[in-house]
Amino acid sequence: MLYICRVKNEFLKNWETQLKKGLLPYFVLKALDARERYGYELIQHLKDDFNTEVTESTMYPLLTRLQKEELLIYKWIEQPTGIPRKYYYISEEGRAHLAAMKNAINENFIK
Amino acid sequence: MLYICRVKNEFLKNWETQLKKGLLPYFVLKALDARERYGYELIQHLKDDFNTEVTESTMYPLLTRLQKEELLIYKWIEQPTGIPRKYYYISEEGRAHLAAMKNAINENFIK
DNA sequence: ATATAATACCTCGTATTGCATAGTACATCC
DNA sequence: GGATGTACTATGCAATACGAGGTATTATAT
Repeated sequence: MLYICRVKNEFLKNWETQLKKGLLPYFVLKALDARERYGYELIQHLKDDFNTEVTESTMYPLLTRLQKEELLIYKWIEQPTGIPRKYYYISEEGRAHLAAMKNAINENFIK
Repeated sequence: MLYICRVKNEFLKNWETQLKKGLLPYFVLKALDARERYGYELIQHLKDDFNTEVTESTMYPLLTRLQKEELLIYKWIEQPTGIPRKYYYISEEGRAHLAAMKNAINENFIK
């Protein structure tokens, strides 16, 4: 995640982990604000578009947490082939939270 | 911290706490890159200039951690009155880390 | 004079959460 | 049979913000 340099020392590696704890919920809400996605897809998306590598044991509990907080809604979508996908959508409350989070982040980074 | 809105629910409150885990070391290094400061002063500084409220039980262990990582150096400075102040200075390694952190953050927020 | 606030340093325990690891289950494709 | 896609769970560790508490000095208000 967060390409800092090829060789990362322990401190920077740990720092990135800690930073993720705050950024992941934001990234997920932001990604789902653009369009609905399923868990497995989100993992790929964060990797490709946010430079952020997340394991399944991080993503699935996170999605469940956000859904329990009512920031996300999910719907099982049957596929013509393969296992059904659990698509997540952002809720109105989720959008409000995302806006609040965006503000908080801008407050701290733009200036 | 991070003025989001007057009334914060549990989720946002908790999210801010998690976000701090990544941002605080960055803020501290950034603040000390500008000039030396002592712990108590840093708490005020983060509040005034970073919109970030931190308690003493967060700041003091953080400074100790950064100092043990050799990103900071400290010097006790006697005062004409009152308790001596423990002034912290950023080290060369600290400056390098700050640059790396800055890069990582820009990677994720500018795009 | 005395209380209290502010300044200045600190420690300990708890809760949160990413993540490593290790599973389960099923489908598809080569 | 093995790789990839898709969903999930459980356990335990590591890191850290924070509440609560402590100590000491000085300034201010009652």
